[in-house]
Amino acid sequence: MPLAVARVLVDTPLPQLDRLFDYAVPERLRGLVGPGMRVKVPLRSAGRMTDGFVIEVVDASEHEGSLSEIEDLLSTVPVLAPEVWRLARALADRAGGSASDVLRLAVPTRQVRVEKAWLAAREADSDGEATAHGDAPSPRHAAVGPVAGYRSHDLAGAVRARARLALDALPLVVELPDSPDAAAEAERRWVGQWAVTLAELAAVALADGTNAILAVPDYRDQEQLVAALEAVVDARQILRLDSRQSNPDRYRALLRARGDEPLVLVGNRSVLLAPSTRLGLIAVWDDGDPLFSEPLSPYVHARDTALLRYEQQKPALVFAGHARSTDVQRLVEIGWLTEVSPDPRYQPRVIPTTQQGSREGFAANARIPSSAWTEAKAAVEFGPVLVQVAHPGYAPRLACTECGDTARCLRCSGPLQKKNAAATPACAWCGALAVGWHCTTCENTMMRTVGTGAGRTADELGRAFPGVKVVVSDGSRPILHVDGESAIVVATRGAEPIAPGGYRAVLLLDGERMLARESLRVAEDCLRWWANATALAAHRAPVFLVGVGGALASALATWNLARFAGAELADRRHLRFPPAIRVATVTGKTDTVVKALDDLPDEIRSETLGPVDTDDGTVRAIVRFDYAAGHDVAATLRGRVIRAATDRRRIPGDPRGSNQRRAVPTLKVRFDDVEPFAD
DNA sequence: AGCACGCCGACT
DNA sequence: GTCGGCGTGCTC
Repeated sequence: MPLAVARVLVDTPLPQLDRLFDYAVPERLRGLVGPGMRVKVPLRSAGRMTDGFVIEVVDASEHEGSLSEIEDLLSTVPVLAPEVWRLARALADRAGGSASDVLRLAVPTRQVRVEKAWLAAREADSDGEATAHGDAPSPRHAAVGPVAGYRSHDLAGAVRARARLALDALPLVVELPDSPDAAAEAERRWVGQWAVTLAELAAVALADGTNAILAVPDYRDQEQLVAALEAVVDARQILRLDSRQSNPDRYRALLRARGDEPLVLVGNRSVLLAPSTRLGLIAVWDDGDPLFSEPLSPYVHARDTALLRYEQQKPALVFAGHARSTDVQRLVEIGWLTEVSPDPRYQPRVIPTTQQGSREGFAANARIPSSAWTEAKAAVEFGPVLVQVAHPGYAPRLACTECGDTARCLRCSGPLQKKNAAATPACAWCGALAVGWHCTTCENTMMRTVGTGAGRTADELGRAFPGVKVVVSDGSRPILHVDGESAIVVATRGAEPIAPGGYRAVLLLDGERMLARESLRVAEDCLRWWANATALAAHRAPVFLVGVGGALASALATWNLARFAGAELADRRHLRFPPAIRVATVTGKTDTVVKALDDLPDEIRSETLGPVDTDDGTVRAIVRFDYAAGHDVAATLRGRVIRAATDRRRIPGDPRGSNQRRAVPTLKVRFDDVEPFAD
């Protein structure tokens, strides 16, 4: 019987079910069921139903036994595009995880109303096409010109030639041309030059009749990028796909992305999983941002998603940023990515000021060197001055005045915090006000603030600059834009607003404190935060890097961020830390973990770290391996995960015996997890 | 997961 | 002889 068998991926996280199952297509669904559609199928015994995706429809099954029938077809809309399925399979294989986990991120659940509206519109559209079609998206750009800021490079040509680039962004802000349909207030027209660059690259791909996928870390970046895109392409060709959208919006966007018209897909890490058949460009902005690491299984970093998708669809691939991640640097060094820097070169005016022992020469509050103070004071006369700080809130910590221990909530032991100087301290976890507080260590009843948060910095600067407006922007209450008026803008790293024309001066405070965090990537992260803030300064405006010296300071001052990434990568290579190599953590009961490790080839087995005890009674080992071995390591460990999930024995010697099965997470494998290197 | 199949001890 | 305990294995 022709096309009577559907091959289905069932929607379950169970590793042993992560393959295709054959089902008979019943008479009533014959000819309707197609690849990419959601179906309901019985699994194991009739009556138990699971959702799944039809991957292909074939004439006959290779399966020995008899086939169950598809129970139901949820919709005739093929929501899983073939290229997304291929990508999901490859991502799961690389990360030792299940394809259905990836699909859960990639395919939003069905929205009947959205779907009906879309089907109706498509119907109307195809009718219209037969007669006349006066509403075709007209590219706003008559001709795609050269990409601004890269004089000697043919970036447009590179996109058409599907090149792979590590693109250094020009660290300046620019004003977008007045756009008639974007009724935006004036401030919104100022964006980072990087956004314009990416928008121009996307316009090249569109003009070529292909799609572009642009991935940004967060919403604030997305706003800038969309604004920049609106200036160079038809607004109808811009499609937002991000995790902040409601499910109907995501579903609507998915359906549009499955259409034929060329689009620019813009969004956070999830946009890299969007359907796009004719893909001409993938661009990732600021790939070092931790928001690109996916917190859900199988934990694939957006950078790796982009790389894998490149392998499958061969679009142009661009990693753009101010600072360079060690990961991209690695790809440059092996010759896989081509470096492109702005031409003419622009070097921001970064002035490192190290606090050398004595406080002499420093302003009253001792946090700001007098040279920076003087310049900031002068600059604020002409417009906004940016002050970057490490911590939000008033003070990062409150402590007992006697013993110095952290002041904790008497109810839940959470850390206490203060909203402003006068506020009663409250618990950061349960919110309880700390009235009648006493120290749990020494019974003392007084506490003091330790350190300085954005709010306190704002208070201090407000007193130091009487009459100047002070604006605070942090992660919980971010401000996207400020106006061009004189103001002190205090922002936590990553939450800096954009100022028209750029800030007249930038002060990067708390550098020492940012560097004090113990993590493999501190230096890289700090440099990225500083570089991104530096890029918000006006042309040649002073940027003071306070309290930081050495290689980091000179990297920023000379704007030689790639060289720093190279040195950092050399260190990691020496220590055999990622991203010079890859890692995978293997967690579970001791014997399961040991068995899994024993499956690995000797040269990899001998390089594993641990296993060591974790706090929940399991053990964890860290497997280290070269990129070339990744495929084999993933296959081996995945095999063990399946084995561990399949053979289920009682916990030996468990007194509670009876129905108690062994502890649920038998063996967990997580690739490219940097968390164990956090300290 | 969740359920059927199957291989050993107390029962009619 | 066979009812049902739970350990084992499979899911088209």
